Amino acid sequence: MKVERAVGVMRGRGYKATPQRLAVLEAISAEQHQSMEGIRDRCPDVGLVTVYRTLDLLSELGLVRRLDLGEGPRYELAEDHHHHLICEDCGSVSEFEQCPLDLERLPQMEKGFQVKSHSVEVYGRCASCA
Amino acid sequence: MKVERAVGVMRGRGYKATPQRLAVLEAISAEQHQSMEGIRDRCPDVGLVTVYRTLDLLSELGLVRRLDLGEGPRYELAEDHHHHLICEDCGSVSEFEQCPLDLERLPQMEKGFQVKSHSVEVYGRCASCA
DNA sequence: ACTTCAAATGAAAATAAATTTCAATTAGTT
DNA sequence: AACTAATTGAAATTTATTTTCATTTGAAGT
Repeated sequence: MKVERAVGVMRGRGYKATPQRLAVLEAISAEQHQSMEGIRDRCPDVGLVTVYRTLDLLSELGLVRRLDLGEGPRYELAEDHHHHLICEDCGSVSEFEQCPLDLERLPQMEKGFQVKSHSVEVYGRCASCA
Repeated sequence: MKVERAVGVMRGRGYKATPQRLAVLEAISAEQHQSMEGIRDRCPDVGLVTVYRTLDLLSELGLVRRLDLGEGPRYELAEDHHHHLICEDCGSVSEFEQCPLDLERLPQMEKGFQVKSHSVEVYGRCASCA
């Protein structure tokens, strides 16, 4: 289970595995790319400030990814590598696994830039809006 | 010149080509992916509210693109198609022209999703930070 | 040029989002 | 069980963005 692993990562790095932190992690686990609001709804007993701080911590630890898709930040578990499909009409977000990047073209495109990660967003109209 | 074209687009859509709007457009033209602060510095006589409204308008008209790369919104002229290289250390942003997407893999990846545009961001460490 | 009027501007106020402060609490040692 | 540095959360603060509304203005028509 991911929570066990998270506890290990936290303790290993000298952070306490508090119930609030685990609650936030559980909340994020419930659904990908949630907004602050969604997360808070799923752990209403955790104070606002603690949610903010926990999201920062979990991001630092690499357990959670912060997304900037417009309309404010969203968060998701950093498990698999995937990308996002965003409907410009209704704002819904979905994922797709197949990475459409041609990695061959990445490394040499800028001199001296050390690539660590990448993101791809595809914008358009989802099936229900079309 | 791009300002002429912008005036045409605005008038053609029933909007007035005011000096404030042109000042904001000039400000954006000075440098790609600027933050709100950078834009305001380049057109200090335009009121804050007008800058916000103008950015919205120019985005709607397709003359300007709003970017969400973290650390708040940035804006750039929507001229050429390009992507961004973001340094996670110093936060600097640069562009690269060559699109690393394998477009073949895009269309069929989700049933019923009508693709309109896409963005690619590459994160890592820039030459000066490494 | 002059008039007209809907569109646009901007100062002030309101709202929203995120951060800081700090006293009280608690997880994980010893 | 006691200790202590880390953590929490309520309140206050800061920062970002939007709304309101009285005044101004671009540009269309004379």
